[in-house]
Amino acid sequence: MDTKSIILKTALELYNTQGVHAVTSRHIAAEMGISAGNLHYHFKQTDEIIKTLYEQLATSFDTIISGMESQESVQLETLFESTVRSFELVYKYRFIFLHFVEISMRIPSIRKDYYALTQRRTKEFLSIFEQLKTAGIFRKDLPDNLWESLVQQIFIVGDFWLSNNELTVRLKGSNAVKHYSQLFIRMFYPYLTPAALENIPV
Amino acid sequence: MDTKSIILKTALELYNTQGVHAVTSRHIAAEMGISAGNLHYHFKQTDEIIKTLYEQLATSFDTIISGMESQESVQLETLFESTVRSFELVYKYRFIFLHFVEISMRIPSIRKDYYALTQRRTKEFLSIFEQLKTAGIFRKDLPDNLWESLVQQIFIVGDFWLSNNELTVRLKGSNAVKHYSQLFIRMFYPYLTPAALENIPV
DNA sequence: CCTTATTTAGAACAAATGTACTAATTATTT
DNA sequence: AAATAATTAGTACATTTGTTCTAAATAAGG
Repeated sequence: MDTKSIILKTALELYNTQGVHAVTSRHIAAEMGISAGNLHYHFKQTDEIIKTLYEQLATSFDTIISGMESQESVQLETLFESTVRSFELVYKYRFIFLHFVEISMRIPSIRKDYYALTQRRTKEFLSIFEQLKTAGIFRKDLPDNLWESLVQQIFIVGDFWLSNNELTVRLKGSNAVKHYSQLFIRMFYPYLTPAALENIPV
Repeated sequence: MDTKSIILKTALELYNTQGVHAVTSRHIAAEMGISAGNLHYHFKQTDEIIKTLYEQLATSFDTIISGMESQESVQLETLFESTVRSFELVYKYRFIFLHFVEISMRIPSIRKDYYALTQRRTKEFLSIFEQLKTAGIFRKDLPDNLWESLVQQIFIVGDFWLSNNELTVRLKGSNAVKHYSQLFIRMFYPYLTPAALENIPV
């Protein structure tokens, strides 16, 4: 593995465990056993490391989204599977979500990019909701704007469950992913038709 | 107003507009037109300013909670009114919520205190849910653990709606409060009985 | 009015940080 | 093998930050 990749890997590890504010280019270099000068040869600005890590995350997210879109008919299972994969991704790049506002202030292009990603995800979810309504899985007796609100609600939970975890129970690794992805999935339950509810273990 | 109060007021203003990471004790002193030495006479550690501001927030939150508890019977309106007041409070101390994880890492006592506050709020909400179920406003056909999940979900949205706002639409002031408190309130809609739904404008 | 306590300004310090620069070493190309 | 390019270590610098210290100014108490 080349130096640049090791820098990214080490930085991700350190950012995740110590937080963005506590990790400097010197720390990353020291952890790898290279000089700070060398690190800055590969990344002129320290922020470029964060930016690159964010881009890795965004790319992986898009893969999940297009994976869902490629399905001919979306089942509830598809939605749940994608959720778990998304949550694993969030955990992998958890420092970004734990310090999202800070990072977006430090590197404005990240906020811009994230906003665009949000737009894509919104469309995707609304389309899935429609499919599940016609499939008799989601309720049809609720007004349209409630579904739009639901999308925003699930984005907030999807982006900040880790922050909540950090401030409260502090579950680790797959325990955190399991607990919070279930919490996320349960947001859909009251939107299910009685028939669909019967087939789901709560 | 004494110097200590002005420091707190100025710090809140600066933290809210520039973010915790960008504001130093020197900035606060400069903004007030006093010396950094003077500021450190009143707050030996800069973190004490943040800690004090957090305590102000926590106290105000407890006032809202006990205000709800004092009601003989909780109506949906009571819940909604408290929501709006909570959201206004979050906006007033927005720097805390926008940088919650950072702050809790910097000042561990804040995390501890917040966790305790969360416990109190959880009890409060579960009790309200029970009352609203017996009043025929909330559905009775849903399993218990779904209500516990709902409490966690509304905490995440209640604590991080501002972060979502910052990363996306960036509504300001009362516009943000209005939009997101409505978003919050709508989380309860699919839990309402058909009868209760009819009396609510969506 | 005199003494004491409080408050304030300003200088000073040590530590940390991002980054630039230089020179040496290593790899690649011709 | 020679020349060129890429990579690396180490040093240096300017800036910032939290904090401490000293001395002056102001307020309070007797």
